[in-house]
Amino acid sequence: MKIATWNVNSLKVRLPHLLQWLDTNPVDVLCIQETKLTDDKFPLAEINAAGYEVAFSGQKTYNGVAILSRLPIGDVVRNNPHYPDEQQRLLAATIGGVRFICAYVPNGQAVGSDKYAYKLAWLAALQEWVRAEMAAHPQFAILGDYNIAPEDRDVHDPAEWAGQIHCSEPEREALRALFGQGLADAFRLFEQPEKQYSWWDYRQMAFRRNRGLRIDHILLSPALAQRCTACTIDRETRKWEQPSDHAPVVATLD
DNA sequence: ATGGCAATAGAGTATTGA
Repeated sequence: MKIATWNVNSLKVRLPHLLQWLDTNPVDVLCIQETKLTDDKFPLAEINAAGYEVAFSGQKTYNGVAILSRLPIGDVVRNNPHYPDEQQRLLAATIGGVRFICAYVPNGQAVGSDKYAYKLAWLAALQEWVRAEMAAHPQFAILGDYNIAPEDRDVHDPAEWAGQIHCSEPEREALRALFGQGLADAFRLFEQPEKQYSWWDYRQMAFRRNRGLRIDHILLSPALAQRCTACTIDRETRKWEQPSDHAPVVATLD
């Protein structure tokens, strides 16, 4: 089973890229974020035609998440039952005996801002939901855009980013709290090349200079981590015309 | 220190992202 996560930054704009990527990367499950589409505008027919079932939860302009699957999708839950939220950032589903959560963690904008407080409160509530879901489903994975670089080695210039949004200690602590529940960062289960990132700013030729952050993650429960044989970031999509600023992250499970 | 690029909403420019 291959599973993946990708922040597409507007599914309306990126649908051709999504279909092209799935054509050459026919993963079994793909979690996408920032669809930015209300549900009535979701391109259901096109995705079904590509061989995927899909669950989605969207809104106008911002946020929006979806789970695409080649296998039947069951027990879909929108949002965190422990945290009422108008923003559509979370979607859970059971596929092939695995419980999945697709997550779009708030950006946080700037340390100390209202949006930063929302990010930390949202993450604290997520931890409670994850605890419950993991207890009920030993085969558990949470994939998405976390908007947090776990360590300095996940940052192109740690000095420039020190204490900044995506790298601040409270954010990293929130991520470590998830690791503390037994979740493993699939990417770090394996030997990896240095300077591997999943997001690059559109400005200042950041991609060509590899000035990026690794903020998109696949976290696996112990039972799933045991099944994981590879995890990679696919930089190719970022070279395409009019790309998303994020790259897909892919994990292989036995 | 600020904006730089992109997407959206909506008709010039503001907001948000990361």
